[in-house]
Formats: sequence, C-alpha cells, structure tokens
Amino acid sequence: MDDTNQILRQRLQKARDLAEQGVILYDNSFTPAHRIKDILAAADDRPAEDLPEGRFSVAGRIMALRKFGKAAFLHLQDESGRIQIYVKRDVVGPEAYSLFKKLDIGDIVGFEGPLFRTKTGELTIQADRFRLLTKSLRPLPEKFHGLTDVETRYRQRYVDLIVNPEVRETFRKRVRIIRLVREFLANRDFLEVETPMMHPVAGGATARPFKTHHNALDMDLYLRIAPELYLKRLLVGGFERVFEINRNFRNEGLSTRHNPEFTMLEFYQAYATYEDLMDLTEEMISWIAAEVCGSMVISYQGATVDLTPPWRRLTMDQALVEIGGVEPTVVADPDAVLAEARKRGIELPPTAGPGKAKTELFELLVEERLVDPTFITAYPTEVSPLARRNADNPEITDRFELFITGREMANAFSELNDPLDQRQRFEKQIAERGDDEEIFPEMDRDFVRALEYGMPPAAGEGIGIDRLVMLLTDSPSIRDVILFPHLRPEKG
RNA sequence: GGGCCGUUAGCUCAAUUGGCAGAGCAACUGACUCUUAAUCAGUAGGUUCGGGGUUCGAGACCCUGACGGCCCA
Repeated sequence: MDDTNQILRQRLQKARDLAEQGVILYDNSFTPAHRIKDILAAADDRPAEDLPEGRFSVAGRIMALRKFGKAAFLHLQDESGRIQIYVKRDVVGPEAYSLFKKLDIGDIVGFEGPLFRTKTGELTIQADRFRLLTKSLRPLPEKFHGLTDVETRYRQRYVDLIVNPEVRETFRKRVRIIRLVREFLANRDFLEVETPMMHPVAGGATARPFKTHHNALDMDLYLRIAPELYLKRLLVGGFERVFEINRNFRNEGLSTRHNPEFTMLEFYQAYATYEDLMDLTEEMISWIAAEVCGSMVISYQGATVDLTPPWRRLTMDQALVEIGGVEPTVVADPDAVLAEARKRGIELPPTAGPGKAKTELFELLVEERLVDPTFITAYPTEVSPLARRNADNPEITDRFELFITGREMANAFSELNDPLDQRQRFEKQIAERGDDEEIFPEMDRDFVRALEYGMPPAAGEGIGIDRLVMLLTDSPSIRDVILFPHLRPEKG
C-alpha cells in the first residue's frame, strides 16, 4: 500500500484508534432487514404523518456526509438505491455519537431506526442504532465530478461501480439482455450447451488464436475462436436446436469494438434456412430492445435507430449499387469488380477473387452507412467457407450478415453439410492462408468425419453479445460493456 | 504496427512568452441539532508519468520510454 499518501496514513491511524477502543472494524454480525429501494417504494409520496411505521434497518456505503456539532445527515447507498440517514446525539447517545464522528465517506455501516420526513420533505431514517461493518481506508473520488478518467475507471472498475450509477445500470442491463436471449431461445426449444473452450484445432472462424499448452498431455491447445464446429457436431448427434453463450478469444488488435475475449451467442436450428433465421433475429432483437429499453426505437450516440420489424433486406450486390454507388455493370463483371477495388485503393492478395473484392468494397462503401438494421444476403462463396452454396448460383451462399449502426451485429447462414465440399473448402483455405500459420493451421478432420455421418440441413447464427449490449445501452466502446476490459499492466 | 492527443494533490482541473506549482471538492483542527455540492474560521497535502538533455532557470522546450484515448491498418 502506498503509505506516502497523507489521507491513507490518516485513515489507517483512525482505524487503529478505533480498534484500540474495541470497535470491530470488519464486523459481520449485522443483517439488514430492508433494501433501500423497498423502503423508498413503501414510503412513496406518502406525507410525514402517514409514513410506514416501525423500525427499518439498512446496510450500505456512506456516500455523502454532512456533520454538525451534535447531529449529522448522510446518504447511504446499497445495491438497490440511496437513502438519507439522520444521526442525532440526543438519540444515539453521546458515546455512540463520538464513535459516529470517526466514520468516513466510503465506510460500510448498518443503521436502524424509524422513518420521518425532513422539513424539505426528504424521506430519512432517524438512526437510533448503527454499527460499523467495514472501515474504508481509501478516499472515494470527489462527490460532484466523480470519477471520469477512463483508465482508472477500467483498471479500478470497483471504484467506477461505487460512484457511477449509470455504469451499474449498464451492467445490470447487460445481464438482463443475456437472460432475455436465453429466455427467447428456450421458449423456442433451443437447448443451451457448453462446448470446449480449449481446442486442438482453432476452427469455425478466420482469426489468430491464443495458444496454450497442456503439460500432462504435452500438447498445444488453442483458446477457441468460435464454437461453431462443436455445435454442428451436436446437430450430427441429433440435438436439433442448440445454442451457446460464452467467451471467444482472438489474438488480434484492440479497439472500441474489439476485446481479446468477447462474448458470443451461437445457435443452430435443424431443418431451417438462413431466411428463417432472419425472421427469428428480427423478432429476438426487437423484443429484447422493447423489454430493456422500453421501445423498439432507440437512440445510439445521437442517432435514432428503429428496430421495429421487418428489417431491410438487400443482397450484397444490391447494397453495393444502391448504397455504395457502384455501377451495376461493375458488380456483374468479376474482372471489373477486382479493378474497381484496386482503383479504390484496396490492397488485395494475389489469390483474391471477385468475392473478396466485393466484400472489401462493401466494407469500404456500405457498412458504416447501415444505421437502421439491415440484412445483407448473398455473400460470395469465396468468403464463406462454412456456408451452404445457393442452389441456383454456386458463386454465392445462403448467408446473411446483420448491420446496425454501421456495425456487424450477426452472421448467419444455411450450413454446409456436404462433407466433400467442406473438405475441399478447408483445403482451399489452408492453401490460401499465406505465410501466417497462426491462422487456420490445419483442418479439423474430425469435423469432416462428423459430417460424413450426416448433419441434418440446418441454419446457424452468431451474434456478438457485447455489440448488442453496446447498442442497447448506448455505449460507445466495448470497454464500457465489459466489466474488466483488457489493459496493459500498470507498471511496464 | 502507424499518426495525432493526453498523463500536474485522493478526485476534477488551472498555471500568460521558459521565471516562487494553484483552485474546488475530499482530508485534518475548531464552531455548528433539518442538512443535501451544508456553512464559517484555520491547517496540511506535490517524484508535475519515468529516464536523459537544453537553459542562469523546465510542469512547459528537445530526445527516449511507459500507460491511456481517438483515428488508421
């Protein structure tokens, strides 16, 4: 502990003095009978003469303290809310009051007493007993400006949570959103499963994985970049509707939209197509928004986003023409697409075909302009190694991505279940991976074997939970919706 | 990885052209029994992110490193 700080020294000395007087600094013998929110609700707007009678006991942290000579007001905060407490020497007695005067903002204290209203009408507990439950040794941030330094907020999230109620609310909403996702899928007979986080082969996505090592088995393992290949094995096994909400890990850069570990929902439904999943996705996200935000029309960083179904559906070619302003003749001609991409300054690897070029053009010209929810369909097969080919056109897949506020929110497709096609696409991926052996180092042979047993026709989807939470909590950065976002160590 | 910006008291922030490092809140002492950014009087609190340099003199200028933010890859 940094004992050069004056305030810390004083607090520590104060704690020692209290301990010498026989005060227990970390007492765990007080059980509050009430939550602050329930007291506030019970009293509601009732006038002073009509307040609930009897004694109330609450426990929480002192957030503000206004002391007089022989009386004091304080605000106590528990998880549910904040209430004013009045402590008067004539009521608690001189001995207890001199102990009370040693308490600090930040201490956790239990109070007991009846309710009254102050002359300004504020509901207040007139404490006749109290007990110090936890002595705080570090000062809280200033009451008016609070804690705004983002680095401290992320590094010491506990302080952020103590002093910033909107941060607590964001994380409550996060929990609520995840619970609603589970409820929605459970109501449709989806089975929640858990699949491995450590994979011998990092598959199911194209991303650089984290590597670890199993000592007893003397083998390298990868933290999963996606659960997809395991969930599809479960379809082979006969579970027809499965989902998993869990962490994925990608060994890539950090940004306002990327954390190395992030939470992903993936779900798979047998005998369904990507078109069924568009309906399901609309229904799920608009319902969750209505439950959590109270409306399907929400505000995100100053923009209005209307989540009311149905949502706009465009093929990638249509989006390039209608939103990106690319000539239809260019979109229709593979060579022209490649030329257009190069003309726009996009650097393409030598192996890239028109599908890759289209996707890059889409990211450049269209993506950020899709504010209201939009499904983009007909992704090139070239960039969709796990998706089923379209029956009429093998160059495209039965796939969609969902964009909201210019960000990719979901990725879904009718699943490829032809084992021979799957093996060829894996082989092509490996051949084209370039120098970076970290990405897609080998094919998942067992997955191909599973397909050989026969996977029912199915559609599957992934939704980035963190991005969904960002959208529904109006948070600009993924770090605002992850309790402990990744940061470099404090001391280098 | 690249560019730009930032880091000053526990917190939020000042500091003119390079000239004694400050305020508010928090803290400490005292007064005060309905306050709510309580009030009043007084006191204390600094490795100006680290290292190096220029200068009579550096929080500020130069070099370098750390951490963070934004944008780009």
